[in-house]
Amino acid sequence: MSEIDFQYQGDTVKDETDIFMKLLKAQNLKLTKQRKYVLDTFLKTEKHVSVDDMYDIVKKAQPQLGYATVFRTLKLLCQCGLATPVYFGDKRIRYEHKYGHKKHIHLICRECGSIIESVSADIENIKNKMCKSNNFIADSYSVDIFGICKKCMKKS
Amino acid sequence: MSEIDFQYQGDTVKDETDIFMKLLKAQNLKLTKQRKYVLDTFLKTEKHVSVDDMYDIVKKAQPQLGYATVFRTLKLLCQCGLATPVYFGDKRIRYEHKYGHKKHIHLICRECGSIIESVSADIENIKNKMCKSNNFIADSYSVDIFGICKKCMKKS
DNA sequence: CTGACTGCAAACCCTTTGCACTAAA
DNA sequence: TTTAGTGCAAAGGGTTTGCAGTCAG
Repeated sequence: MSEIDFQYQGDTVKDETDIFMKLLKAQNLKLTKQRKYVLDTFLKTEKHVSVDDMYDIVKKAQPQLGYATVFRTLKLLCQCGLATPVYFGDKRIRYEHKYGHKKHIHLICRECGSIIESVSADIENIKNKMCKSNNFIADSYSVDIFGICKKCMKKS
Repeated sequence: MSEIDFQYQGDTVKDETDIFMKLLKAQNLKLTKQRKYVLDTFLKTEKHVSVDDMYDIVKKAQPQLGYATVFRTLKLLCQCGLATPVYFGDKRIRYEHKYGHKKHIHLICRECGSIIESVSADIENIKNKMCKSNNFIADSYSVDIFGICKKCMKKS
């Protein structure tokens, strides 16, 4: 967890649950066992999970829970700002935690697939500079570095 | 074209054709009309094209040329370093020119879909810094900024 | 001639959706 | 009860591949 910056340490999970409940209420949706389970599983999983990943994890404890429900719940998590989709060029959408996480870049290991998150103040400056010089207004940005992580380096 | 840095101005197309021919020879492949046509079209197209994009362009002049051939030829272009795939999170692989192009970042307009390429010396430094502090060896990296371009800003 | 290439259509793989049944509120 | 949710299975949408006929070398 060292790479990940929690801005809130204490009631994070409670906060996040509240946020999710608020979304449900706002859209006249119901809090079902399945949604709660996917939410809880997501909150416990500090990774960049694809729908398949989540489905596999969830299925172990809740074999009856369907793929589509996982898919739809992850969309809801994005809607309320708890999760956000990320793309690493392998045609698979992954979801990462957004709430309470600082903007970060990704270092993606092509050997083991692990993803390191790293925070840098400089990046924001460069982004702003780039936008200014190109007359561009940014909504979001991503910085991804692909290569080999420390562990895999030692192995080879 | 102001955003794009050609390192070679004169014989670029010839160079690129040679590179392609070299690849074919090295792998015992044949230079067919179709491959030549896709290559030439790619060289003329200063854009981030998906297979569909290329197919549409090519089809206008060569209606009999198939989708699979475009697909396979673009792969070949990547193999010999003339093209490289880029991903902008819309589930579609695009191919951009690699040969003679400096490393750049992308500013992607969510209104008109246009992509500005911009070069920055700072980025490379930050990348190196990030890698060093995380004990990571980079093969490649991407910096993509999503937002609204100058033109679309004026419109709204 | 011979081995590689093409174009078609089908297979893949992940994402998304329609629908009849089920369950929150 | 009412209205939304679930799980299944099928549809989408892009990428990739198998194959029989075709062509470059």
